[in-house]
Amino acid sequence: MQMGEGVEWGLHCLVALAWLDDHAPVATGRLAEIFDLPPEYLKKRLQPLVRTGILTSTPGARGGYSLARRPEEITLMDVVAAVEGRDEAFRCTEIRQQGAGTLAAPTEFGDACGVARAMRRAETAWRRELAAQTVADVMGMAPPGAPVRMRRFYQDITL
Amino acid sequence: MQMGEGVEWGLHCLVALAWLDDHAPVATGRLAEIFDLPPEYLKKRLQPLVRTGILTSTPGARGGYSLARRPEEITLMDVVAAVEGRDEAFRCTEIRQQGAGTLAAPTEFGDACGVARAMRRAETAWRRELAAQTVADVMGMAPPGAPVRMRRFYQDITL
DNA sequence: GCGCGATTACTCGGATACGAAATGTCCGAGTGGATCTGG
DNA sequence: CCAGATCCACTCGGACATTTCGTATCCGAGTAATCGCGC
Repeated sequence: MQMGEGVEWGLHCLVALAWLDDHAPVATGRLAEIFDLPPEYLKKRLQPLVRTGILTSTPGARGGYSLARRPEEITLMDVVAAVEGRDEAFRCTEIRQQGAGTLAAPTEFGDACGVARAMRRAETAWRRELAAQTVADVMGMAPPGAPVRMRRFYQDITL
Repeated sequence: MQMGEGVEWGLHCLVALAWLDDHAPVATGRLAEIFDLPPEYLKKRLQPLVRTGILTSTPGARGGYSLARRPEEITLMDVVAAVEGRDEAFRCTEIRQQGAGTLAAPTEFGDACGVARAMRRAETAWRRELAAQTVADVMGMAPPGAPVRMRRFYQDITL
């Protein structure tokens, strides 16, 4: 089980956009320079964030991406759901109904099987923790010098 | 982010082995019949459980797999770690040190970055829930008729 | 009838193909500013 | 010198290759029961 790099990239970009909040869109090329990432691929990874309403995209010259809402209102759950999809990591294929299960009364399958329930319970805890943390919280964990350094860096590459 | 089917198969097989606990090994072919799964592929999926000491394999005729320890002592965390690997789903690639981060003092990177800490916190909650549940707990969630039906089915296919 | 050995059938384990999904790249649609022209 | 229209550079969005990982299959090593043979 492996999570794609889109979540890491997306979260860092969201934090960066929040820090250099000059109300002007930031192009993917600039964001890619900030983290030294492949620009075209980063763009592809940010598009899901636009579809789900986390980012706002401005086409045309001087265009780019902006935060669609305040950092305190963007949870990590939102970002993970947007990038990695909404369906659960563990998907129950109901193999209990196969083989030996074909002999059981259908009423036995009224509630979800124990395996799925146990896995879902763990995954719910994961989602709960993700939903409890916002981009603003992540910003608060950064060292104090990081925001100003980011603004300076951005000014340098936009010259 | 998608979890492989090995976890589901492995857990169901562990429960089945615990139910028909006649202290005799069960071959993968029989386990595959119980859940109507591809036998060869199921075998490949159970091998990690042997390597990590959850299952015991008996080679030769009348061989097969047996539980290496009691169901109460097999946590879901053990199974997930064995099948899906031990490394975390979210892997921090330290992109904060790239680009704009190259200008920062190395002392700023003493503790993990906020993104990684936030994701790790959620994943820890997930692992904690997995470690808190055992195969025995999953067995307890099954309908009462399931164990006897499984034993009957196994007797029929071993004739 | 009984003990011993070779044979045989059955099992796990790892090495080998196949397919799907993630990764990475490209071109087209659209927008805003800059430039050029005419008054 | 100024207003307007045109042109151009820059951006996002989705369609198109490439690589990696998960899925599926096969063959070889090893074991235990079975069968046959000799005593």
